[in-house]
Amino acid sequence: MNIGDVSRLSGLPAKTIRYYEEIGLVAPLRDDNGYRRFRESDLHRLAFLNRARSLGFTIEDCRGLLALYQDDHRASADVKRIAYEHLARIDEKLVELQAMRQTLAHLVNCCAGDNRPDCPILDDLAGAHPEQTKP
Amino acid sequence: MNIGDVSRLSGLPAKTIRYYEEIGLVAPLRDDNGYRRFRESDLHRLAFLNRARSLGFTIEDCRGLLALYQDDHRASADVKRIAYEHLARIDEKLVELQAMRQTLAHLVNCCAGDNRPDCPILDDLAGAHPEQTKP
DNA sequence: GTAATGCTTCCATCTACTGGAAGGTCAAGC
DNA sequence: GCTTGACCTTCCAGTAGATGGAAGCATTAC
Repeated sequence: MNIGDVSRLSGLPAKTIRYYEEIGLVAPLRDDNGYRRFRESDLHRLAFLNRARSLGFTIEDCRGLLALYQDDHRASADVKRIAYEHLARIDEKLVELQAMRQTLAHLVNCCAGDNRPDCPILDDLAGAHPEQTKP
Repeated sequence: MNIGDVSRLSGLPAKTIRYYEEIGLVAPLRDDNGYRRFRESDLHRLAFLNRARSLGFTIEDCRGLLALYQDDHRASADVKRIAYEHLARIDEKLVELQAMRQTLAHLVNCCAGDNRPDCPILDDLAGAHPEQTKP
């Protein structure tokens, strides 16, 4: 398979696949004309990467997960640890975003949004934000 | 005030303040020795930036917000629009993260996490994910 | 034969900083 | 006057994870 084929089949852009090769996540063969030749196993790795990335795993996580995926003697505890740590990072991010959302929604709600200059959003950003912790 | 002073007062690292000058968000004066000299107004801008960034506004959003902040003839509608669009982006991100969290939490929960190789997390990543949409 | 894809490499760009090296400046203490 | 340490300067490189584009072969369709 050429890069266009695995791109269609894995759902990853060709650019991204070349990038993944560059950073050692996949290692296709080469034809005489210089074209990359992908085996079924390469396609599986790329599909795996696409799914793992879509779940938000970092590239380094993916590297570890792929290594475990290939390792018949892995312990599922190692996989679980990577996933659990990622889950914890997601939870942190969620808390942060929800706090932002809370404050922003309140400010947007307070702003008249008309053609006058008075604006509680700017007031908050400028340092006067007494409502910030109130519901 | 020197950069160390505004760093302490605004809560922004000196490195970040230099970077903000480089991209035109703040324009301190210079002393004869080459040191940056910050006025009160510069400090206000930096504190404004710190707050806006902590609410997740992009640098370009901040640029717009600062311009409106300085503009006595602004319409609060313009501020509100920037904030509202940012809120919408946050909501998108939240939905995405919550979906990831949901799937990940389920997978982590299903994984034995012992020394055996069987692992529903890897099974999912490898393409077999029948449980993905189920609760 | 030629036009349209498809493939290659290489370099630049994005966001928002952050780290570090090499070196100038200033205030305190002796 | 000299040293020490804290502060300041610029410049360059690197982070994550791609993505865009240019210049130039290869292959296929007609």
